[in-house]
Amino acid sequence: MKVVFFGSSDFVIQVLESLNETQTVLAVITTPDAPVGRKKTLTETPVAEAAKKLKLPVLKFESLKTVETLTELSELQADIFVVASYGKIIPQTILNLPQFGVINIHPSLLPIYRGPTPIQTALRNGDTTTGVSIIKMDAEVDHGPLLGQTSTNIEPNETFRGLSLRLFGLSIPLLNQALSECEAGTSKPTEQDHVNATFTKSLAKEDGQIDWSEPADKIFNQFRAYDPWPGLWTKWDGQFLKILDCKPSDMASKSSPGTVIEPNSVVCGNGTTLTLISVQIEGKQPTDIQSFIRGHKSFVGSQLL
RNA sequence: CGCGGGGUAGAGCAAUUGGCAGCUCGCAAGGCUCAUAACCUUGAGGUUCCCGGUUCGAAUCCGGGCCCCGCAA
Repeated sequence: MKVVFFGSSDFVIQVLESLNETQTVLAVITTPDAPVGRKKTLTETPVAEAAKKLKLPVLKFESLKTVETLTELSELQADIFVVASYGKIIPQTILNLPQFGVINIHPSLLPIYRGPTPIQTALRNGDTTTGVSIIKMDAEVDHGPLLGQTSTNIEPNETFRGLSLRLFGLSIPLLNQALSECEAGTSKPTEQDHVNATFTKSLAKEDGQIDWSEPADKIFNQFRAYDPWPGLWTKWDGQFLKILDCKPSDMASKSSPGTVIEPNSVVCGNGTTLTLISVQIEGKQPTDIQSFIRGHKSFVGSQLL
């Protein structure tokens, strides 16, 4: 089939690569270059780079609602659009374009966790199971009928990045099946159980701040969920301190939450403790916790906010 | 010119008013020990990012440059 792929995040590149082998990919749609870093250098999305390597045409639309965009997409004459972690809401006029419609890969067991952060939310909540769903898109966000779904266990130490890669990997066979069923006309979309739908919110920087009164395993879930961004951070000595790696410890402590105790742990809620592994203070390079303590002798015994 | 922190031994960091460049760890050698990542002794390792200026004297003050990072986006 003639496919147009919509995507932006690096963990959906594998989906694009697979499509390129099994279908005819006419074009790749990704979000526009965004300024990145202190120098505000315009940077392409990872998907744009990958598409170039595959020698596929790349289109970047500021808005999907303009007549020009609609015309360009229409002229591609695609049979179907495939959307995975694209980053913009797709209006109904575009959903109407391809004869087989638009299908979306959503990394959750829909109708659970609709919205922008299903993977982070599952990890943050400490879920032990999740999955990936393929739906035929309709006007409402993550609302369309299911074309396929598979579930998987979440490993206790799995982080956002690892789980993202894994879920989109699992989606590839589902996607191939959905595409061939669409083509053969044997597709049997099943309506979602809308009554039980739940929604996720987009994240903010503040979501990464640690509340030390939470138990250590909850904070560890927060770490796993928000791994690259917004990350896990706290305040020490008036400065931001990023927690780059940590793990719950089986030590108990009666000190107040946020206290740094020997040799390298922090007291959390209910007397639980979290062992720090590597950190980064504002303005400095990432360092392992032993080095950090060597250089900041007042760290142990101090209070994190 | 968006805001801000920083560059000192292999690593992480100190150095008061401008006055012998230090601490913890690591490394090397030796010792102690049944033994050890423990302990004791000794040692090596520096163009204090680069260039220029002020000064009797600069890691420190001034000017210029390069590089790293946090925020923001």
